Amino acid sequence: MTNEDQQEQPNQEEQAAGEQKLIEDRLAKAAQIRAKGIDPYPARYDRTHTSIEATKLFEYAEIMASNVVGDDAEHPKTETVRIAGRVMARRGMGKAAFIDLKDGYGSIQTFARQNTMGDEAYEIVNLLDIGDIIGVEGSVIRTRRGEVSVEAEKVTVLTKAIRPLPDKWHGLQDQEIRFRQRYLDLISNDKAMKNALLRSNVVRSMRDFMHDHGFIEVETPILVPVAAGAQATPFETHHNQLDRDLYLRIATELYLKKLIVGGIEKVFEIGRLFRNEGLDHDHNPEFTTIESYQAYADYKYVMEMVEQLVSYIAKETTGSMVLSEVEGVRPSIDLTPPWPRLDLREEIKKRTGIDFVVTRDVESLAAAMRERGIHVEAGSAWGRLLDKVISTEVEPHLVQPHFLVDYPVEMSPLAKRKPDSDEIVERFEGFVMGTELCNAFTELNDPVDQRERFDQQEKQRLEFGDDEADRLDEDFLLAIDHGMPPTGGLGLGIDRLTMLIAGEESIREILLFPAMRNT
RNA sequence: GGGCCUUUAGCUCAGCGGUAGAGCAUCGGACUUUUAAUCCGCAGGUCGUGGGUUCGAUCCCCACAGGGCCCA
Repeated sequence: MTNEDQQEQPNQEEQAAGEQKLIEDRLAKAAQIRAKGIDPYPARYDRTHTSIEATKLFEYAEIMASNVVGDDAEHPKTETVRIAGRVMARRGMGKAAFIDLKDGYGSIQTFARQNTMGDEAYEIVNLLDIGDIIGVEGSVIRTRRGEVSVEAEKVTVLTKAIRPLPDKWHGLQDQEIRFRQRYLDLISNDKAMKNALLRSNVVRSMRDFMHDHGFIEVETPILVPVAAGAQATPFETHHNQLDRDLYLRIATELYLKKLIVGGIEKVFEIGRLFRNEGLDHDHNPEFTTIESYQAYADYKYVMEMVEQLVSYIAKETTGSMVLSEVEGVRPSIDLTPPWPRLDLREEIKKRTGIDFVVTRDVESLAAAMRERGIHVEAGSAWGRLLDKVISTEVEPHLVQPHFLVDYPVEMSPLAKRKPDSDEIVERFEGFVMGTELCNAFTELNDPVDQRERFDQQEKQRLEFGDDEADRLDEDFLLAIDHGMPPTGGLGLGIDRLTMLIAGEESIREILLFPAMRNT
C-alpha cells in the first residue's frame, strides 16, 4: 500500500484536504488492520441471526428467564449469535463502545467492552468507522438503559468503507444524490428502503394473483423490427450482423396476442417498456407494465379482474384495500371493488358540455375546446384533441378509483367496436388519484378492420405529422388472419400502481435508478 | 419548449458587495452502559462552471450545466 508511505510523509498528509483526507484516513486504518494480519475484505461471514432475529431471540430468552428465580432472571442473555451489518453510529467511551449496526432487516446495537473482548481484540474497535461492514459475535443482552444489544466477544471487519456516509441525523437530502447514488438513499433513508420492498411485494402479489387465476407468464422480444402496439415514439437501435434496424418495444401487446392466436388462452407478461419521451413526475423513458390477455373474455370481464387485482395487491402489501391518507398528497383511497363505471361520453359532457359524438371533426372539437378555454395544440388529430379534453377536464376529478368506459374508435386502433356502434369501441381506462392506472379493451380480432385501423393510424402520421401514431405490423396482421378468439386485454403500469400504494407523487421515488441527465 | 426556485466543507444548512460560518462526520486528547453520548482541542472550502460590472464578487448582471417545482 502506498498510503503507508504517505503516512510517513507529513507534508503529503497535510496536503490532503477535504474528501481526500477522509479517504486517506480510512485507507490508513485498512492498512493498520492488515498489519495485524487481518484481511479487511474477507470472503464470507457465517451470520447466524439477522438483527430482527437476534432481538426476537433475546425477547424470548427474557420471557423464559422471568419464570425462574435468581441471577438469570435479572440478567437474561442468549446463546452466542453472529450478526452482520453496517456501522451506522459509534459511541466510543475509551475502553467500551456502542455501535449501531444496520442490516437488511433492521438495526441492533452492539456493545463492545475491552475487558470482555481482551485488549488485543478490542483494538479493532478503534479502527472502525461509520459505514464499515462488520460481524459481531456474542450474546444478546439488555443494557442498563434497556436497549437490546449484542455484547461483543469478537468483532470481525467484513468490509472497510473508505468514503463516509451522509449525515447520520439528517440523512441524505440532496435529491440528485438520492437518485444517482440510490445505495446511499437506501442506507440513509428508511422510506427509500420501504419503497423498494413495496415495489417487490407489489410485483410478487401481482404474479401470485395472475398465476392463481390460471394465467401463463411469458417473455416476448424487447428488440423488435416494428415498434407497434401503442402510440409512442420508440428508441432505435441496430443489429450489426443482421444489418437490421431494430427498436426497443413500446408495448408487449402484439406478441402476446400472437400467443392468444397460438392457443395460450390466458397469458401475461411483466416487463420493461421503452418510450422515447420526456421525463416528469410520472414518466420515465423505461418503465414496467403488466399486460394480460384472456381468450373468450371481453372488457367487462377485464374490468372486474382489474379491480380484483389492484385491491388484492393493496391488501397483500399494506393489509388493507383502503389506502390511508397521505398528508398534503391525497385523501384516503378506497380500492374495494366494485369501482364506479363512468361512460366517457357522458362524463365529458358533464364536465365540459362537449359531446364528442356531435363535435366529430377537428374544427368543431377545437372550436368547442377554445370556447371553454382548453388549450388547442395546432395541427392535432381529433383523437389527440379529445385526449387533451379528457386529461385536463375529466381525469383530475377521478381521485377515488373509477373506470372511464367506451372510447371513440379514433383513439383506440386495437380495440373492438361495440356491437351497436361504429364509432365507439369496447375500451376502458382505470383512474386513481387523477392519473391513468390502466388501459384495457376487448381486442379487435377482425383482420380486415384491424388493417383499416392501422391504415388510419398511418394516415394520421402523414396528415398530422403524428410521430406517435401506431405502426402497421404485417406480422401481427398475418397472425390474426389465422383467427384470434375473442379476447379481453389489459395493460397496467406497475410503477404507477406502486406510487399509488406508497402514496408517492413522483415515479422517481419508486424507480430505483430513474433516468438522469448527463453530468 | 416557457416561468420560478436551487447549487457554499464528506453530509445537513447559515451567510448575500470588503475573498466564509455552525452542527454532524473526520483527526488528536479524556472517558468501561451509551443511544443525535459527553467534555477539551485541531483541521477541513478554486462558495456548480464560464464571462461581465466593480477598487473589490460567494453575494449584483449574463450565459451554460446539474437538480427541483409549476406551465406547455
